[in-house]
Amino acid sequence: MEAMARSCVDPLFRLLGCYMVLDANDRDALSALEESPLIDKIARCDIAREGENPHVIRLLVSGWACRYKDLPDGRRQIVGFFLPGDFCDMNVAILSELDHSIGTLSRVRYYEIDPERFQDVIDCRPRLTRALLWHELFISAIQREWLLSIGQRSPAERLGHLFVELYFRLKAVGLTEGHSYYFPITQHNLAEANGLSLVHVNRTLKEMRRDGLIEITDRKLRIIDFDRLKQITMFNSNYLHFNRE
Amino acid sequence: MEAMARSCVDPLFRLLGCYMVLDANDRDALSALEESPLIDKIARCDIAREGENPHVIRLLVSGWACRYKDLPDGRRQIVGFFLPGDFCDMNVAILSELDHSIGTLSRVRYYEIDPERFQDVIDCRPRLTRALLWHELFISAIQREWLLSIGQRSPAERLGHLFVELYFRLKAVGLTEGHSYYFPITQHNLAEANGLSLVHVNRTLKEMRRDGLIEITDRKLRIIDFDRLKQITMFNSNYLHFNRE
DNA sequence: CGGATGCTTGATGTATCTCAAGACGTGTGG
DNA sequence: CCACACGTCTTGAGATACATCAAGCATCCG
Repeated sequence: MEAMARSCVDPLFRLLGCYMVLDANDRDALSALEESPLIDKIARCDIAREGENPHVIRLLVSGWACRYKDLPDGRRQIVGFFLPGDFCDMNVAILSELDHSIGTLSRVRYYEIDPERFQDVIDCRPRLTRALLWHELFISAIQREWLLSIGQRSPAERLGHLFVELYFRLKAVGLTEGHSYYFPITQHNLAEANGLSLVHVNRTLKEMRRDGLIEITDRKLRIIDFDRLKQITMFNSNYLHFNRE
Repeated sequence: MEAMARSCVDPLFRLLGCYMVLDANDRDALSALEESPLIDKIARCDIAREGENPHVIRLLVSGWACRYKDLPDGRRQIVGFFLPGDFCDMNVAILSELDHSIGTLSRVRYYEIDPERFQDVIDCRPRLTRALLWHELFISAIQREWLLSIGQRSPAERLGHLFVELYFRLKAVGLTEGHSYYFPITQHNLAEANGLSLVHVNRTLKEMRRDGLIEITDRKLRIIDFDRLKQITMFNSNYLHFNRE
């Protein structure tokens, strides 16, 4: 376990562990992924563009990335965040073309896994296969919650809800300290993810700061009044489908 | 093929056929689903509520339904439409609890399929398994496009984009006539799906009618200028992942 | 005929966007 | 080491898109 704690697939192992208890064999199988090339990228660059057909499966190890979609006239919407432990494109074998782009938000490191190696790892491991399918459904459920947020929640509720969601996801992979976490993204990114203007995000954050809900300083987000924030944003954690918290 | 055309799994067969060519064996396997109980429901009622753990897999045969999520204070967001040929909850075996509700929009008919029977059908049919996994990814991709729409597109673009999307999906299952299709939902539903107020939907539709883009009469939607509507709404069909159109 | 249901329209207020500019911190080249 | 550019955050002023409230019709159906 100690050795595992320092391993690069640790976030993935922890994340899948929120769904089901994995045994040592599964853990060893996942470790085989670490033989894949480890890529290092700076913030604010594309990993893949819409329309491409990626030939590798990417597993994020550190840093934040995102899925985004853009329109011909430049408008852009972030449709999901990738945090350590997340797969960016597990289904390269099924879909022939990406319907979205993938970009880095901070400096990131990720594995580029050969789909065949990936298949070898999950072959004959129904529990692992099941856990990875869960990961897909997990991402899909988050998308639905975002639709609810953008469609119905007020700007403050939207931002607050996102902060709580990120807290739970980062906690799952062991990247929180109390109710604080590393928060490498800009207000511009928050605007793109929430369908708001940069200016309005700024004002809304100011308001939330004034209300003693959160604090963002030095690339670090601290949720000051966690219970109140959960209540205000009407956060119901069932959509994360963490069987064990 | 003629017999199939009248069969209740025909929409499903056609839909999966947009992803890959299925053979007679696959078709026969799907037909086995027709031994499941066929349920009939009136418009505007719940099929399942958030928090429940459904014990059946539902396959919509006729009519329209939707996934929706609601907030404690009554706000509600439709996060997806179910059209004939769609599965409502293929993953009952993975997730223990629904994170959304399912409701009818028109009168519908659907099969309630026993998960074990379902497993029997796909066991040893890797092509079918693959096509069904594609269906899940298809639904997920639509959710992403909706995020882009609600987050970035203007109300008219949003509605127009939805109309084009529904056209392609209905055409895939053989339910269009020219650029027209049965359209059983209310302006209120359109508002709930697009994060708009009912009044604003009404005005926007009026505008689109005036511009000669669409026409809705008698539960029937007709797209008058299909190419212009596609262009205005910046419709890029790649997210539907229909390999063959 | 009376009650539902859905569509349409007007008046009004406000939330949010856009444009514009300044403050601040950080890294870079002279 | 300073000057400067750049990215990010912050704030103001003004325009407008959109929501809310309120009411009037048309259609359908028991």
